[in-house]
Amino acid sequence: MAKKNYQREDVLDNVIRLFWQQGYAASSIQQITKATGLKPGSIYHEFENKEKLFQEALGRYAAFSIDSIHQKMANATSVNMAIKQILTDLVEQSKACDYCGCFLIKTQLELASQGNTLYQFASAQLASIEKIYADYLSRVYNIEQARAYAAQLMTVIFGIRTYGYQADSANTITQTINALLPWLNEH
Amino acid sequence: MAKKNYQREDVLDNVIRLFWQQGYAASSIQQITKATGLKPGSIYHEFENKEKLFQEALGRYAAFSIDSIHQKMANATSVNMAIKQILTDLVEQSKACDYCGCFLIKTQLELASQGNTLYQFASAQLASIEKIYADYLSRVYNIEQARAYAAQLMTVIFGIRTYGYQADSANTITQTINALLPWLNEH
DNA sequence: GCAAATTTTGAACAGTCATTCCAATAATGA
DNA sequence: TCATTATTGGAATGACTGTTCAAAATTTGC
Repeated sequence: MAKKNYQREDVLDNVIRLFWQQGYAASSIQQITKATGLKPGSIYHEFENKEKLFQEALGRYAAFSIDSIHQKMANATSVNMAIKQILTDLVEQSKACDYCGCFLIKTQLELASQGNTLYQFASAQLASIEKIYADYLSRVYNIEQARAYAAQLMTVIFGIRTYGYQADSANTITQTINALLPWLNEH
Repeated sequence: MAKKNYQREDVLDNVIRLFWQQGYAASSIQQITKATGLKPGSIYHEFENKEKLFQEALGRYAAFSIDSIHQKMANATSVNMAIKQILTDLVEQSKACDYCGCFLIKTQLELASQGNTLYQFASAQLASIEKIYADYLSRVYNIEQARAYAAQLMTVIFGIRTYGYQADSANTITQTINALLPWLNEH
């Protein structure tokens, strides 16, 4: 039998970038073949169809995001400091000229109307991220307060993820975060 | 000469709904002909092409949004009360089963990567809305504070516009708004 | 009531879409 | 070595894309 001449993960990483930038509908299989070097036959052999490929790419992105949260929590001196770091990193990202927001949020917005499986998947991933924040925050605050702060945090993240598309928004955003989430400076 | 058998505004209203729900790429001319009752020829006769049609629809949507802000400001007892009303209306909207967020935000996210004219248009409209809030707030606060509050407000609006996609989020959002923007209760 | 002007119609265009198919290729197990 | 099995290559599929065009239809000004 012929040997695979690609790594599933490498393909997915290229596909993530494409779908992330352009969205689901605007990314064609032809573009995917160019970005990955795979022919249509190989793509459909390895990943059943476009939708399954997208879902797997999105799942990989979500896993990266969640890993990144845990990593920053582990490296910071406190939960609140870790969150502050996460937010400043987000602001930093938004300065890039090829900034394209959050893949999960974009998917949610693009595919919500069709009652799509992919929308539900993206939505569930975002909910699980909120839960992760709530769990960490519950080390510092009581469970009710932790959940409330996690909801605030997600709202602000959603906010800055789209405010980031505005030109020269980085400076404003930093001040905005401090004003909206004063409790981040508590511990 | 044949008489027009449609009203430009009616066509646009139908088109707004379609583009708003599905986005630019996922809405085909064929769907537009169905939604409006116009044949392709008429559409291209009245609106040069798909992009121009989209832009006009988006412009009309933006004008509605801006009108709505001025209207609520006029009807409220104070600027801060008007903003509170605007936010609770937003939360109310998010409860609808056919909720599809904000057309401007969705456009911005969908079309940002291509350096698209439509993205720039959406982004500019959102910036002008922020300016409108800043102007109203400057009646109550000094200019610097007004601008800062407007940025906070926009961030929170962006946030709840996408948090609204999460299931059963309405109750949480109301509490979140109160926590994030305590100054709304000042006047 | 005729000619000019404008709009509608809907078929036709070339291109692209996601997907399929199968011959060609290459590695395995016997 | 040879059949079996897994994978690739790339042309072909039919459906759909945005757009164009010329003929038909209908109102206006004269």
